[in-house]
Amino acid sequence: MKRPTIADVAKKAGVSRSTVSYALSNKRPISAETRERIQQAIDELGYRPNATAKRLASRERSRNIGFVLPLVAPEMTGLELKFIAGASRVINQADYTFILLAQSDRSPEKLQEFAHSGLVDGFILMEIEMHDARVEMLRREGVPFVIIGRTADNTDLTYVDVDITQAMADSFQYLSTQGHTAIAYLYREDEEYGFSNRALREYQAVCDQFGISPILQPCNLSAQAGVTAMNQLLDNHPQTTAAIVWSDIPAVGAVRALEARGLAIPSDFALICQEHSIISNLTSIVPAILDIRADEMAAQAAQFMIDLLEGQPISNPQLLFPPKLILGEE
Amino acid sequence: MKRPTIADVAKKAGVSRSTVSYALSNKRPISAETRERIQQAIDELGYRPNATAKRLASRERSRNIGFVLPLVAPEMTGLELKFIAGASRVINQADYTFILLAQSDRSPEKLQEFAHSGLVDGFILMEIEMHDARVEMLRREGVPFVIIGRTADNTDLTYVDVDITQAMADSFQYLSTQGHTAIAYLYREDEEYGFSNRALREYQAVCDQFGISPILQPCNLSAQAGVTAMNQLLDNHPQTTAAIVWSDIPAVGAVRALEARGLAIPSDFALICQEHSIISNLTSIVPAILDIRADEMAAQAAQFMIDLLEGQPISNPQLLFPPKLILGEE
DNA sequence: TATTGTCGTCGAACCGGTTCGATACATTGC
DNA sequence: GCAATGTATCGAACCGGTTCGACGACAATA
Repeated sequence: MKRPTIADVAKKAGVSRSTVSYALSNKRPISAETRERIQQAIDELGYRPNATAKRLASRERSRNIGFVLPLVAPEMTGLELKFIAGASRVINQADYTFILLAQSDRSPEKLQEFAHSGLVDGFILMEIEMHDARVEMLRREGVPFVIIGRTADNTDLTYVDVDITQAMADSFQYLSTQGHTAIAYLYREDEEYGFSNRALREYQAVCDQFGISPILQPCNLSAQAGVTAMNQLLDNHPQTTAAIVWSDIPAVGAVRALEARGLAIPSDFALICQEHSIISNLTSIVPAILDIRADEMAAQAAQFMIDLLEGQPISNPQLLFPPKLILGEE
Repeated sequence: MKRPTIADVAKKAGVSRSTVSYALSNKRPISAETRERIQQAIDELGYRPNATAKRLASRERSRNIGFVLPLVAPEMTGLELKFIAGASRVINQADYTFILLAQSDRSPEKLQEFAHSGLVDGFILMEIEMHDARVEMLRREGVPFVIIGRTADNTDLTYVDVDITQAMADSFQYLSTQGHTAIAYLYREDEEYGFSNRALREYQAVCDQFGISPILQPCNLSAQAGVTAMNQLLDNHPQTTAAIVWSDIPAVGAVRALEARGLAIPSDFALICQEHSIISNLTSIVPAILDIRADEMAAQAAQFMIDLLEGQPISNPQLLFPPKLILGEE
């Protein structure tokens, strides 16, 4: 009644278990007729090798790479998909398998289970916090992993991340060339989230550098939050003529709030946000876009992961990607 | 140098392997002091049980459920996320693990590998075709699975799907009450895709029923395609005053095309599309929405999967969900 | 003709756990 | 005082494969 094993095949074909094994793995020569009999037995019995036993015996890896994506946003955007696409492309091309571990939180327990389950060989992590329990756990357990983002202490970590310094500098360079002097930042109020933390500091630094006084407006992660934040900003700081929005999701709301006030983009108000094709799909509004090169970053992270697994030396394991500033046409 | 095994722990603690095993699994009583010594040995050696060996020996399942999502759309929408959210919620609550297998195609090979790898116990499939190679493979291999959608032959299949008959009837009921008599359908030209196939037939059936002549306009899966299709529709059938769009992605384009022509929604032109929060996030346009209850459907599919795995009888394994028609306010 | 090599196969050990039956010893009931 | 029961532990078999060493048959080489 149960699944046939290699022993059943061997008995049916009148050979030993090892012969069946060698016939399947081609690691030793097997005569054509024996091979034939074995194949017939396999077909008749409907034999499928037990992959668990195989892995145990041959100590081989799973060739699966886990891509850990906490479902933090109430709406998933194309940005997440770009990361997914970039990583899965490289992983599949290298004959590994891409596995998306979509978790509702950042707790390390589930991850730890996975790490020792043999189901995946390593992890790529996103949405990194300054003090990330998952990173600490993986470090401690000696599991190979790559992070997209950074923590407070990045010693010995392999990561890719946005070059936020460059991003802010480019944005300010562009905006100030356009004559803007009151440039706000719609930021996320979360010290623990690495990106927010660093972006906020970099904004303040670049304000200093350009001799501009910072205009800070907290903004949560939803389209509605974008509306609220933009309205608050315009109420509290009416002199503002430009803003950088920390995420593509609230950017949708920010655009809408500006429209509602009759402010044209970019002539009345300049907006810099992350890649968001939906805005331009639906309206003729084309905000300037800070393309964080999600696809490339994720692809590089995947390559790092593969290099780690295959023991290849990585010359520069902490790689920053300067975003590309794409100006809205017209 | 290699990872310590249970034998190493046993030796260090001066007990037998089985004692260590029982201490860890609590399946037999172990004295407090022995337990103490074992724990100490584990800590000192940094022992972690080998999950592969464990599964082989105890013949237990992985408790992972694979959610197979072909990345067919160039843009992933909130709709996909709703399916993901619904399924993962139920799966995690039942103490299983949700694994997203995001594949670039519908080929069964990779799936077959997974099926026997022990990585997952069963699958939930989306984007089902009328003759779906994956479904046939899983059926043949005797792997537990649930599909979201239907094939041509659904004998013995466990599925959830949209009640398209009801959806079309409701839409027509609403539109005809509003006085519309020229109701177009922007459909997907793909006989193999189950949803398209059935939706097209149902549209024609309901046209018959209401004594309305069908207006059919093919439309691909992208926002730009929605623009093109809507323009073609209005050029070729200027009498049209209402349309149903088969997917939320082209709906974005359809809205834009209507706007560009100065047609107000819904006063000049009524549009029924699937849930798409982004449209209403970004504009004040509120098309009527056919909520297919993606979250509920996926949750039910997950529950079916768990029932199958746990051998629980399923009273109604082929479940249709009538969509909810949500009218735009104002 | 004796030696060496290759091919095809077998048996046994092993991978790292779990689990069953046996056993030694302490405790309890009558 | 002796059988019955319970507690704590051990040894061996097992899960379903892989892999190493050996061995017979036969061909090639010296």
